[in-house]
Amino acid sequence: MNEKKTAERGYHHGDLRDALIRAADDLMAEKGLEGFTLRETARRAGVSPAAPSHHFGGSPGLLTEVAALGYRELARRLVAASETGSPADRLKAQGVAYVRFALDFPGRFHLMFRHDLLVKEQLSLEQATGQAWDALEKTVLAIRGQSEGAELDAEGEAMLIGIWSTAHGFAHLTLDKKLARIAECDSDDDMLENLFPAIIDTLWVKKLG
Amino acid sequence: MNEKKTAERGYHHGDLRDALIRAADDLMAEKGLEGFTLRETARRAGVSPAAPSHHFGGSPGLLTEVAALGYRELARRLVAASETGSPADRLKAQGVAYVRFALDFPGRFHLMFRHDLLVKEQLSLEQATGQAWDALEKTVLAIRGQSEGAELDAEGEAMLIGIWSTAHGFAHLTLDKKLARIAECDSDDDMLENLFPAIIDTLWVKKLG
DNA sequence: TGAATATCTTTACAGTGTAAAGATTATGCG
DNA sequence: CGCATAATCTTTACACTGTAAAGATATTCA
Repeated sequence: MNEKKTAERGYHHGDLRDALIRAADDLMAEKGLEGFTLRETARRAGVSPAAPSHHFGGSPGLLTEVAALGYRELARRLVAASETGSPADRLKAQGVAYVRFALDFPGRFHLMFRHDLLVKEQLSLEQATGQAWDALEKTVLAIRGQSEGAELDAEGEAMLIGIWSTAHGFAHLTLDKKLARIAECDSDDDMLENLFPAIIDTLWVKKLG
Repeated sequence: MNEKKTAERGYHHGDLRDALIRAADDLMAEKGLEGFTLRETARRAGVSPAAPSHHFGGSPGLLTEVAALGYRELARRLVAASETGSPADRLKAQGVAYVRFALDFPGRFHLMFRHDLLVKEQLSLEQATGQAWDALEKTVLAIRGQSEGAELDAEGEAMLIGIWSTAHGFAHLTLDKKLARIAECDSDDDMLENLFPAIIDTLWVKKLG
């Protein structure tokens, strides 16, 4: 986990930029987004508190790279979820994958939507978010019978934002334990496996299939 | 805005507890949730940094009261939104009211779903959240044709959590400016007035009405 | 080789939340 | 009423935080 200290590794780290991103990501995986501090991240990388600023300009710069990492992983899962089945089935699978991602990586997920902590102009973030949304858009285009490069029509737009909002809200509410009061699910996994698909069915699939 | 300082008001404040809640709420309305600090809140109330702890035990205790205040306002709006129309119309109106609340009070809204900042056992919070969810549940019971005191059936449960998740996700994504890339709306208000109802229609009303 | 540059450290500063102990006022009881 | 007790607020202090500025060290390239 911990990197070598200055004494054992010499003055220059060699791979500090990536090491800091990994350390920050690990830290958030352990203690959640609110457990993150720049100094602790530096400590774990075996480096002084001011070192990260040279590579990222400051805390938001580093966090943005971690968020980009999260969007890339999310995009990967969204693409994987849309490989089989009818367009409607694929959209449903992407919704499940979205929530699954949030439950697997709560720290990353929360970070990815905290625009007060991120530098939205940072290229890596723009590209990574683009990958994720493109994966959703592609599926909706298929449902609408539009060609791949086309602009979504109005109904498709509502569809995309609808599924996204539903999955996003469900993920947030589950992580915040707000649904326990209503649904009698044992675990978060249970909510994802059973409750969420039921909601999607009630909302979408009956209309589409 | 600022309260009297110690010299002009004497040693005891007289109404410090409420004054601190108001100051914290004001501060968040101005600078957002991340602009809140306990010390600044104390400063605005004209009181020492350690004074709040006596009334609220600490920062989370105070924030919990602000969140409860938010839930009461939300409940008020949800009830008001469900006063006219068919059950399906009322649920839609409640969804719009939910998002409207989030756009009107971003600071409160974000706080209300940050369980890491709140003391969920605090009575005022439990009661206030109960009021809000009851307002939604009542409408869904009417849609399902169940009596007021009954437990929601499975489909009703999916319905309640569905509308809640969708409104919640839409509110979050709008506040985070994530939808700008897809929808060509001018303002957040535009999104609420036009886009969100269109989504609800696509999702719900066609099925219910 | 030597100068320029990139990288990391040291030091310092203005913030933060809150624990502990002291000062002041209000309250309730004889 | 008078006084002990409790409630309320202040002061002081501490361990944190992010980061700006300046110094130390290694790498790179002409």
